Amino acid sequence: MTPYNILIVDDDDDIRHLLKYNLEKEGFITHQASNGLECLERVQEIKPNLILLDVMMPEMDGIEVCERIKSDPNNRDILICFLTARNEDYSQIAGLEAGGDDYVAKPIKPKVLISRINAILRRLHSEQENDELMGLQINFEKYLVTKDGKEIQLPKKEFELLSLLYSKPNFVFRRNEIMKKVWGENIIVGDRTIDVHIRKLREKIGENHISTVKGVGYKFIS
Amino acid sequence: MTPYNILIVDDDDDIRHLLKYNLEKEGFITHQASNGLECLERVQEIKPNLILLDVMMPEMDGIEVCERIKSDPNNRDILICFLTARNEDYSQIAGLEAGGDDYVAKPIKPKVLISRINAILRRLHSEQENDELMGLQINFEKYLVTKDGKEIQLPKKEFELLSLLYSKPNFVFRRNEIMKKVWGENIIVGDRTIDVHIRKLREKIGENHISTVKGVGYKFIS
DNA sequence: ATAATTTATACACATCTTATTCACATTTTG
DNA sequence: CAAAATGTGAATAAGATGTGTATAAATTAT
Repeated sequence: MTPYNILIVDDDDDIRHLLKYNLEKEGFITHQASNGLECLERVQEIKPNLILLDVMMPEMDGIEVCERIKSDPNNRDILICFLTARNEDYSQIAGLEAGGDDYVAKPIKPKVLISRINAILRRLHSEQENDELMGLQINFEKYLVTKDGKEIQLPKKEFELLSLLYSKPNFVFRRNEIMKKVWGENIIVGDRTIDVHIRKLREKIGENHISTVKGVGYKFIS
Repeated sequence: MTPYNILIVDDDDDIRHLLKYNLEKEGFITHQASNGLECLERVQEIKPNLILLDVMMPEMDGIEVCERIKSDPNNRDILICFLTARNEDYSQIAGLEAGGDDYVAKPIKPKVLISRINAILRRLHSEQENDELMGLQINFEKYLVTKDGKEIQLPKKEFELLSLLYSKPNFVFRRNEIMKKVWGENIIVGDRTIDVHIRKLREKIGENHISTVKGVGYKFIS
């Protein structure tokens, strides 16, 4: 089990040190960058597993950095966790729409951060993770969904869509975010497309797993 | 912060001693059992926070012990971490399916174990880091407001309006400030619009959370 | 390679929710 | 009390999602 590489990006030295200290104590390998550009460079160099990315930075803000990173398909499986100041109104949301995987509010409580990080990283291995929610199990290797023991074969898009929602139960994924994560940055499809896939999913796995949040998006109910 | 109780279950004396030594050095209180049955007894006695459970044991193996423990709802929040011999491939999976919370491969490296244990124990607390005001909690991820445990789904505008007020309790937001932040710079809507949304909010979350400051705006009361 | 089949997207329209408006009642302020 | 501001109920507009069906694109079988 190789240790994880985490890239810490923040313009504040103190915060970087705090994070470095706590993460290394947990056995992570850390790297640093103090601004967006530097971050982009380091990403090429070291291919971290996870980036802790401050939203508010001079020059280039975290959102933009995230978009740039995620737009390169090679970086597909680099996880990004935003660090956002509380009350930075909707930056959380903007961040997730930009393709971030999670966010943690400042002031950062090390314990919260660590457990959050572990949760995110755990998703990486989700093959192992075979828990079931509401009688539904997802097998990522076999591209298969099991409902109450019965196997349901889903087409690619539907499977990816379901996997996404399922990955964070009860978390509302916005339509934008779904779009980006399932279809990719640049692909443009009509705006009924997501619904149609949701409909098919509902037909196959049952009505009561995915709920709509009007004006926002969808979530998997657990 | 009361120290954690850890129950060590392994048929090998040397391993038990190794673990005991290392864990107590870290400030944990340890207890021992050398087989499955003994383990079950000790669990009733001492209600440990965490059990380190060897998978391979004579008589009753760890998986079964785990299942028995977890099947009692009283033991719901006892964490179980399996100790598995390397290459005992499937035991990991079987273990986690049996309700285990983590596993550590033998040979055990104390440092790894400790950091693993800390991570597991942390899960006990940290997930729930949501402050509440006046029985009201706002969950941005789930796009949901929780009042005294009951979940209330709010439409987009209402949710955003409430979030704004909630973000600075007792701070009076002026009408035009609210306008800008919730509706945006250029959108023009009639001046009864805000009131109407406030009204709906009050209907849903109760009268006594948002108060009017005539001639100025609204605030969330905490 | 071509046909058959499955999957993905599109589109028009139905349905349901949410947002806004408006006319008027009520409250507050000076 | 008059003027200004806010609350209210009902009507309407705007918006978003669901649905049936058609079409395109991709897979798979022949």
